Amino acid sequence: MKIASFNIAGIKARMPALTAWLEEAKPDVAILQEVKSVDENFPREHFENMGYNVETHGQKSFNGVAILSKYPLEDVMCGLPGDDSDEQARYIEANVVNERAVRVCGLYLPNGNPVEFDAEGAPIHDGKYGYKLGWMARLHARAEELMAAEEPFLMAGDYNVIPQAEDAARPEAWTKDALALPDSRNAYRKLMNLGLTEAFRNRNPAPEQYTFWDFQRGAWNRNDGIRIDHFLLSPECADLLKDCQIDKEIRGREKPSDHVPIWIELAA
DNA sequence: ATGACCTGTCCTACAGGA
Repeated sequence: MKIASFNIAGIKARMPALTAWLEEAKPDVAILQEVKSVDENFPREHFENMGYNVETHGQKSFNGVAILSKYPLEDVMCGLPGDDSDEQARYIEANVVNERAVRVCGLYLPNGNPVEFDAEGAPIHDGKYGYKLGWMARLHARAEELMAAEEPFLMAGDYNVIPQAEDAARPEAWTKDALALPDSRNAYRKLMNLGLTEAFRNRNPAPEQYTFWDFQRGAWNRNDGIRIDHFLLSPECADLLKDCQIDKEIRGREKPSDHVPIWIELAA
């Protein structure tokens, strides 16, 4: 089973590029972020006609996540637990029911910028950065709950975290950025320390492997990228992992997203 | 000129992204 994650930066603008990629890559499951659409306007029938079941958790203008799946989707949960006042549509879970069920969690983790610093130069855990760190604590709590079931699950999406210096073409440019600050990296590491396997690095130790290139400053042409889209697998899911790759070439096409798809192949 | 952002929305200018 092939499961992909793709931050599409707007479903409406990405229909041609997304459709072409789905037809070529043929993922069984596609986890989408930054749909930027309310559920009523999501072009559900277009994807149903391609053989996908569709679950969306959208909002007006910003954020929004969705799951497309050739297998049935069951027990759908929208929204990350732990804060009833959080209105941003960034999280969706569903069981993908094939020969065995895999719990798929799709996430669009908050960016966290801009970060404010105190007089000593320490980042203040407030505003957007505070929201990011709080969101990551809630994600950790949810992962801990799912781990207790000892069944295959995965958390995939746009984490907005550059895990290590080697995951950026210019690491020095990100040292004061919410994507790479120590607290962001530590929260990501803490999630992994629950026993989750990061699929890409499990399969590919090569440098210069990125999933995002900014639209600005000719980032793509200079390969000035960062690796921020990740798959974290539970132990039971990691046992099924056969492959993990980034569809880099998509970035050079007509009307691309600023992210590219990352996918895993599971023996199930 | 080693380089010039994209999307959605409706106050066609602005917020938000990373």
